[in-house]
Amino acid sequence: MQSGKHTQLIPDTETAILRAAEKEFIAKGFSGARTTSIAEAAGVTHAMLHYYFRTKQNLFDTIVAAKVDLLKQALISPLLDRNKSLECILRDIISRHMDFIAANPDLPRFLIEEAYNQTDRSSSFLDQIRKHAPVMLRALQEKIDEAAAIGQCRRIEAEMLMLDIASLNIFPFLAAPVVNAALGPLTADRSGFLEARKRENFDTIMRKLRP
Amino acid sequence: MQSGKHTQLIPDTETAILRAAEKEFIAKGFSGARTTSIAEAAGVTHAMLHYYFRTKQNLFDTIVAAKVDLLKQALISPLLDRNKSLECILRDIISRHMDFIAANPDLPRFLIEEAYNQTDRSSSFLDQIRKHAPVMLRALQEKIDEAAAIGQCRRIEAEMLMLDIASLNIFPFLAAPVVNAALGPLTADRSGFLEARKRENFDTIMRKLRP
DNA sequence: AATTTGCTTAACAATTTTGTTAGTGCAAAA
DNA sequence: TTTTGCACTAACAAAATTGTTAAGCAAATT
Repeated sequence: MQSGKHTQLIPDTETAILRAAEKEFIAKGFSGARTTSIAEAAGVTHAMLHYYFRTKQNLFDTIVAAKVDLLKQALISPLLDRNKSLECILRDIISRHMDFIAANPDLPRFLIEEAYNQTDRSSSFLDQIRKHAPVMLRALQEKIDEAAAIGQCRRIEAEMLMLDIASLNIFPFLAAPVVNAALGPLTADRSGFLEARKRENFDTIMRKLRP
Repeated sequence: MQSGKHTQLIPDTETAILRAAEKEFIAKGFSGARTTSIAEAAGVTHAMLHYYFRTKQNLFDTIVAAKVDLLKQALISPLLDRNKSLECILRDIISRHMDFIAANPDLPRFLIEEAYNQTDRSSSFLDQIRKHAPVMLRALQEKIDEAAAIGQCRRIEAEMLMLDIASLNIFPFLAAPVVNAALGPLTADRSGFLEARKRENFDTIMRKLRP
């Protein structure tokens, strides 16, 4: 069904539109993006965009859904390893999390912006957060309590720890232009800075947990 | 000059437009904002908006400049107290900083968004950051080195510490809808949560500094 | 072979949005 | 009193932007 056409120049028109739309929406946001620019970038008539996705909103929602899925896959796994120590789990979370964000540096800003514009209609992104966050938080709290019981760490709220980790990991990407302007040359070596931040953040979190 | 008109219904038309524009731009961003909506909200003809500010861009720049000024005033002072201890300075910075953000919760997102859209033309916001950040960082580094010399703390990079503080303080506001969705009831008591986070962040930073 | 189905295009239409202009009225200056 | 300058209005204009429609065309189906 997806290829019942004559002979397509582009592998898949729909995919070309999606790719171009992703770039445009992430760079300019929903209201800043132009369907004509997207079509042009995709190398198709702008009528095609409406043929495949009816409306701009529909196209946008498709992109959001894909990104939310991506995020979901990246976040659900690491906490489930029951037999690892809290320290290992935290090191894993921080490292994986930062690798994921580094591979998708615009994702946090895109999704947060999306979350902000959803006062009225429900957001697939926030719905997912509401669904998965409590589960992860309970699992993390359990791990903390276990470690605290044998004196390996303080008994602190999983919510606060999670917020610390998220803040430390995500903020530099969210505020990238500002951080670059403020710290200058320090951030020039991207992958070096990334690894330094991983170590730094893990250390910060472990110190916070110390009894 | 500013009041050489017949008898004005609104105290100051220009101010009314600025106020309405501020709300609209912060809520919807530059491309999402509509000059007609701004004029309507300000209770004036939309021609007035162009009369006072010529273009939408001009109006936007005026708002940005005002906000950058606001931020500047809030950030330059506390580090300059020479005779206070590092601990006092950090407690002050964190507390003041969070109070300021709590009073202007949309400001970080607004300015970061603005910084992102300035690849081409120069940004008054980023210019200010580039100007003031090095000074503050040097002052902070000096304080850290002093304290480290008498064994009160580790010798760590001021840049990293600053980034930690900014991340921990700002992120919860930047990602407010997401944080609310994830942590739920915890964030319901706004001022309680704010104070809890102040303590938490100060503690996190002090632990990071411990030898 | 005839028909149907899906992809594509070009032209058009409607609306929104930004910006302009000519003119009006009032108040202060001349 | 006349003139000048400023705030303001209403109508208009231009452009951009989203969305539609009718028709063509190739391939698959009957």
